[in-house]
Amino acid sequence: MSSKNALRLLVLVGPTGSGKSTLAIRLCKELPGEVISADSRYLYQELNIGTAKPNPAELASVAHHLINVTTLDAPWSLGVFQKETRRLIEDINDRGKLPLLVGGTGQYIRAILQNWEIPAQAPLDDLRKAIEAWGERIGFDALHGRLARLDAEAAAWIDYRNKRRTIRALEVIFASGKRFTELRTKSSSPYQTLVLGLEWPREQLYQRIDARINAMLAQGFVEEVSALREAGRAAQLRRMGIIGYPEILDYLDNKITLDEAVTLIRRNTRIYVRRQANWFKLTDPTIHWVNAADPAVAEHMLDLIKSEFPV
RNA sequence: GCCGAGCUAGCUCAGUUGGUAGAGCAUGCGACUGAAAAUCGCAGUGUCCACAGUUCGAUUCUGUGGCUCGGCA
Repeated sequence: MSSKNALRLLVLVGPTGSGKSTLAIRLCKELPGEVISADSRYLYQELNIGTAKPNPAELASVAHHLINVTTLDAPWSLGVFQKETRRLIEDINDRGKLPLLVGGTGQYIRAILQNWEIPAQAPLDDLRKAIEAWGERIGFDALHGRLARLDAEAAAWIDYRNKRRTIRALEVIFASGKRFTELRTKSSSPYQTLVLGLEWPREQLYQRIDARINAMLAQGFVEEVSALREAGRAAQLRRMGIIGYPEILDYLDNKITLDEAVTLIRRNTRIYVRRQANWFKLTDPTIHWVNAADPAVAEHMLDLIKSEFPV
């Protein structure tokens, strides 16, 4: 907790399918507050049903930020998100409302809460490709060895088998002329924060997710992917690895059946849930976990918010 | 009833020329500083169907029984 006149920031975390979006709208109506989405897939106008993005009526019911703000042709990334979110937190506070940062993208939320300063090097596609080609030539463990010589600290915590992160570290070093590790810091949050978590037993969450996938299909998920495929977006969707879209594309390409696609989507979503849990742990003392199955979950959260942020 | 195949991890199966076993999936855990729904790593679990025989030793060989799946009646 920061000083009394620090900017206020309310955060709502929880795994995919936990009901964050709906709850966020409810909370914002009462506070009043405005939603800042921390979901790396809600950013894109083209993605709707398959990402479980709130529908237009829900989005119109309270102010939402950072949803549908870009297209697949102009992808955002952590740096852009962080810059925009910091600006929004200030702006919403200035207007006398409470910003509610909500989403499942752990890295984005952590970057705000821990006040990360990230290497200010935007992605350079050509350089990335060149480094990757180099790695294919000399072997990726040799590439990692190069990183170790240039920045031993970075090499120590990037697994040698993790090509993508090895390439990113080298990209920053080559483009900036500085070590990757000297360009990154973290510190305590500049905001007065309250972090709420929506907690489900794993088994129940899996059941909710299975039901949600069925609902997506009923809402026309296959048609959404089919339209994107017609528009020539298939390769892009596969490259981004957005759960559900590659599986449905495989179905549309007659590589697998719809049942097989659904099974794969369930599996991949569960794996994602487990990875998400690494960012938001039940043992994290800074997160106030609330039982999501409790019918009064919103009231409990409002009580916590009122005691943290008295009017 | 007869013939054949099978019974090993939660599931599908591999394997042990006889020295008590292993992959994938599932499950759990972890890393993460401009692709993050990405990318990458780690881990556990077994009366090897039952009983008897042979053997120093049987999940493995033999016999009997049980169950499952085919085929033939």
